[in-house]
Amino acid sequence: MSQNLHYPSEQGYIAQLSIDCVIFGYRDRQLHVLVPKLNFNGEFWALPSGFVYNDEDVDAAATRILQDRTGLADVYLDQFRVFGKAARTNLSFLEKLIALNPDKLGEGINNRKEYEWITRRFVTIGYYALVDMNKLVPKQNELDQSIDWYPIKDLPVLILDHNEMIATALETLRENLDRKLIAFNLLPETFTMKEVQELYEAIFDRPFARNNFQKKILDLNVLERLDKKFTGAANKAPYLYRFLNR
Amino acid sequence: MSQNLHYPSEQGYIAQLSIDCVIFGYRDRQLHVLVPKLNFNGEFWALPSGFVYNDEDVDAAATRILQDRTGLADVYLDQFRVFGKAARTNLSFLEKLIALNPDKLGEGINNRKEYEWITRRFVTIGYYALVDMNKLVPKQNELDQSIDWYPIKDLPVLILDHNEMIATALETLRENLDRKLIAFNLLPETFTMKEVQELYEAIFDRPFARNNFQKKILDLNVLERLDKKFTGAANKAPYLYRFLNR
DNA sequence: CCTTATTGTCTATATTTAAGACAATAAATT
DNA sequence: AATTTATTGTCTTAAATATAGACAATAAGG
Repeated sequence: MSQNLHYPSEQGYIAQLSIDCVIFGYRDRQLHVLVPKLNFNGEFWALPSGFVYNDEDVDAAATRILQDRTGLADVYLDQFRVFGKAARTNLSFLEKLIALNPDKLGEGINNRKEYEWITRRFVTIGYYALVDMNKLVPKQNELDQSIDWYPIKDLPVLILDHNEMIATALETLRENLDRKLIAFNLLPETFTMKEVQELYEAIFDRPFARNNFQKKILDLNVLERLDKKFTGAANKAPYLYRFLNR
Repeated sequence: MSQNLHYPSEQGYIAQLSIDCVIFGYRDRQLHVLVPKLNFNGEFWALPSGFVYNDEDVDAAATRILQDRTGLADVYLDQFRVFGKAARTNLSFLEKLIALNPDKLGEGINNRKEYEWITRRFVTIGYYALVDMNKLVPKQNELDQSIDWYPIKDLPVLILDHNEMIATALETLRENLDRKLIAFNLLPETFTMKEVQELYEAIFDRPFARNNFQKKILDLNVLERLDKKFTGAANKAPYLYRFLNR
């Protein structure tokens, strides 16, 4: 029993239910998504995913999956949609993976129970997370060949419907940004107003008028104004701000 | 095998995954929810619920569950949230139910497999539906003692977290009402402006100014103005409208 | 024909959003 | 030390939208 404990089917997970996390970060005026690449032959990218233990809250499972790849415990995380097509199965992806990795995965093919468990149709719950990219060191899983940030406009082709999931997560992020006041989760502890504006411009992929944007954000009354930030540039130094309700 | 086919565990459902539907209707200036009462001793109300067949889209399962109780195939239906606490189990509810119905459910207790299947922890996907209450005849399930519309302000205490689910569904309805232009799904084919306003007032539980409300709705450009509606009342007859994109 | 209750729409006012303008300023340049 | 440059912070103005007030139109009833 103990030697098979790494098999999902033996771990006490809820069967046919998974969680996928779209982890958003922000850097260089671009929204990024954290995407691991599988440690197998072939080019396979997949969102950070996992299953739900039988004695675990679904939200807790999402937090755990997130912490596994980010090391962060306290992160903004929200459900955005369930993806539940009947045809939603790992089968074709796994067939390709096995064909390209006969040595590594031969055992898996022979383990009928395991193969049956993982190739069944899965209903997945999509979560999106907002993190401060700068204070995060992506952690490689035992399954990862690498794990990297990709600009949302330059994503690799991911397995299954994961690209569609990212698109839906972005839509949800846009809808919730002002309503739930969550943009500041993507920024460092302190930031200038220009940085907030550039973040908004990256998320909505459109410019905002500087004067009115500053007024709108300040009128939210959720920012504390700190000292000025002297960058050495030959112009007026901007103020730094901190988000109050973090 | 065929004699046990009515057991959920034998039906080819995805285990530990369920769907709950909050079916909204509107009548007498009040928002209503369609709630079946279980056909057992004891006062048990539960949202129209069901499971997902292994070869069935999750959305299709929700549509099926909805059609079972409403007879309607073409209804506005939308996911609103997954409820996935680890403690979310039918166990305590079923114990009560069995205690009150020893004759009917004795068999179920003895059917170990069945009992194990149904008392496990369930992750449920919440859907809300908007229907025209007037053209709907609620259909009783084999499990229902009755199925009735309850004003949302006068709901019975339902099993599990179903009351919380209704509250969350209402929040989502309010958020989506203007954005997704879905209010008209709750009204009959044709309606007066006053009826739209009263519907909004029921949903948001607050008054709207008549003059500005009419302008706001007409400015949406989704209503076709029809003939006047002569009610026999001693005053100006209102116009009837029809929603264009239904 | 007058009255009543309601409807449709107009006008006026307040508020919000968007656009334009400009002084303040941090450092580099003269 | 004065001048220049590239921003920043904020004010003013204009446009759009939301809210409130007003009133004529009208379908029956008396």
